[in-house]
Amino acid sequence: MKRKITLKHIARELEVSISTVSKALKNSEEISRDTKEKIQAFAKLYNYKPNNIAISLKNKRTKNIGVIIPDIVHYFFTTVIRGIEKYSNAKGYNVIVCVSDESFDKEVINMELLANGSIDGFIMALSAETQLKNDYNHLKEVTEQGIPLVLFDRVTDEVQCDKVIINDREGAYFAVNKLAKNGRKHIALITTENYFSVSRARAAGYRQALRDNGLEVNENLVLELPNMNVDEEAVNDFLDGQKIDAVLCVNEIFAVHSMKLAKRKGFKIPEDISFIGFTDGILSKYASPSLTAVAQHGQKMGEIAAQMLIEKVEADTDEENFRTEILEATLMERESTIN
Amino acid sequence: MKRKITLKHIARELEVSISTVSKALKNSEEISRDTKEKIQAFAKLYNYKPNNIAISLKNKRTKNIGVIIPDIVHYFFTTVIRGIEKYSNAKGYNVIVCVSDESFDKEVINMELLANGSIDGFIMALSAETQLKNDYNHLKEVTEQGIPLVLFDRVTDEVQCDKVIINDREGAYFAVNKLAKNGRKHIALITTENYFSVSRARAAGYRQALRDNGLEVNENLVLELPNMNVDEEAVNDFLDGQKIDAVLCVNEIFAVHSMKLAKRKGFKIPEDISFIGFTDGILSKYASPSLTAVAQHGQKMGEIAAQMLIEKVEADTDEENFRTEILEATLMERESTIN
DNA sequence: TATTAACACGAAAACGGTTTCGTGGTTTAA
DNA sequence: TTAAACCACGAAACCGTTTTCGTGTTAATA
Repeated sequence: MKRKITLKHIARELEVSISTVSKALKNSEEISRDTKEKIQAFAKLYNYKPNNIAISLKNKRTKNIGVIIPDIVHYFFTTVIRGIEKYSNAKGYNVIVCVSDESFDKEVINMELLANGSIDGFIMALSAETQLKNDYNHLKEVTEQGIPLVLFDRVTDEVQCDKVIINDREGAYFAVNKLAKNGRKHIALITTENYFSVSRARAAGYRQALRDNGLEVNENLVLELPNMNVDEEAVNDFLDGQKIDAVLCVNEIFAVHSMKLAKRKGFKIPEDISFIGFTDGILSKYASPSLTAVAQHGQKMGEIAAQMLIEKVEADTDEENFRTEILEATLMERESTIN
Repeated sequence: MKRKITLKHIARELEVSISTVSKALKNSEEISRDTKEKIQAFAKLYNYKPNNIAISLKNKRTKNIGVIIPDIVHYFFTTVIRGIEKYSNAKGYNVIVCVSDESFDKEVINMELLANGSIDGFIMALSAETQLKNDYNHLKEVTEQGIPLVLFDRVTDEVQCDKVIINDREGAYFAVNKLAKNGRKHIALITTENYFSVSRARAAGYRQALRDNGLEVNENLVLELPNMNVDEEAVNDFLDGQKIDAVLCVNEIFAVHSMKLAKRKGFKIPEDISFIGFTDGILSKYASPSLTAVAQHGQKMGEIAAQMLIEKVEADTDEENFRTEILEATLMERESTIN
């Protein structure tokens, strides 16, 4: 087993000082050509690579970015991570991923752990429980320590920091608008409980579009599904309970799942009933019929988040100018709506 | 902005030495009750937390695990990460995720970067290109340096290390066996190019099951789709080219996609043609008809990989006893086959 | 009373780098 | 010939911990 070689080893072997080795490897002008060549050759031969930890300690910079997301088995979040990875790696940063599992406590623990020197900054989406509790002290503490933070998708006004979101309101608005233009009169919304910032925004867009198209806002046409999973009975009752000829869902699982239930009831899609989901992901693409969806541009979002973060990390100023980047939601039309 | 406090700050403030502070915070017997209480109270008040980087440098242990996967936007890999995260966090480890993007070079770069002190061990699945090139020197270098390595799913015999895989051969065998027992005579296989270890194993299981059921192995019934994406024309031609009444696919995208093409051609599923995929993921569950699939137990795999790795990381011995854990593949039956 | 043990703490080295400053020896200019 | 300038390198501090090994003071023992 060949252990990793250090400056000290090289110095001892070549009978020079550690400082000389360090400078030689950085091609410092201070060191003579002969000595540099000798040292560089030796280092190359023994495949010397500086120890990241030591450099981090010295520089007080780790070149690591901490990412905390509610769930990793979720298409949208993985596309965001891909974007973060892509941009960060190009800038020489590594990504430490932590999963809060929608739990407030895990979010806090993970943040505190990483905040003690492991990372240069955070990118995160709030857990469900955090949004429900509306407690953001862990975020505030981190920003007060001067650690840059970028929030994406699931954000809050309570914390002053950079943010990246899509225009959820507008996305929902476009979707409902399209359904209305197709002549749909009974447009339903299947959503989560309303403590999610994104769900509230989407519901607002939904209502606005109805009004702007002269359709009445009927609260019976809104179904709230608790804790992110589809209660089949509730959806069945919902579909039976009234005339519905179009459904907007706040995520693709809700959409694909309820579309399937509708099919099972004998509805023809899109003729009898149209469906639109959020998160233009893999499910939307491969569903049958394939699902029209509001694209959330996760990868783009990740890239922008990473860019904003690294900018702050590498800035020498401490001025507090925070911005919120709003990406345009776009509609990806497929078979589940009439085009 | 309140900067993070260090031992030195506490020491200066309380007019004791750094060593005393360090010991007091560890509740050392060496320090008097009075002094300890004073120091601990002060530390608590100012929310002192030791700097991870400094501890890592001292201990030569980072409590970080490096995970390198080919792609993060892929259900199976995310479930593995979830498993790794779960086990690792419980043991106090963080997970650094790097994506090789199926590229040999990126895999090498990521490994080298992390190997310089950033992590205590690696968990990885080989990139497509690495398997194609059959070049594993970067892995060997890492293990020679004494850094523990666990390979999962996409493994190789060329490297001596711990491994976790599922019984791909048997999974395919079970699947084809079931199709044969259902009376299918013309069972096709849609697979990737054969440099993937998993694809080879699955193809072997497929052939064995055919033979054991008295069916002839017909190479015309095997379709190789290059570079992981579905060429619709190729699949259409394949389905038209001969009588096929069942298809085994080596992943769920192939399965769901070709099932959709078959449906479009007017095939009734599962009556006219049955489908079975690998990777019992979200697509399989929500497809219509829902897809019978060979479950790969990604989360379990991740947990085991993490367990094996941490065991090696925390072992003080350097003895080289490597094992390969083989998980049983199980068949998840759904609507795309007759049960 | 002299010796020893126990106690409570500090100095310093170590982890592996970077960087500032100092210095001995040579070269150049006066 | 002497002073100044320059070259090439080393010593040491520093980043924030942990840990070993003293050491001065007090208490217990002979």
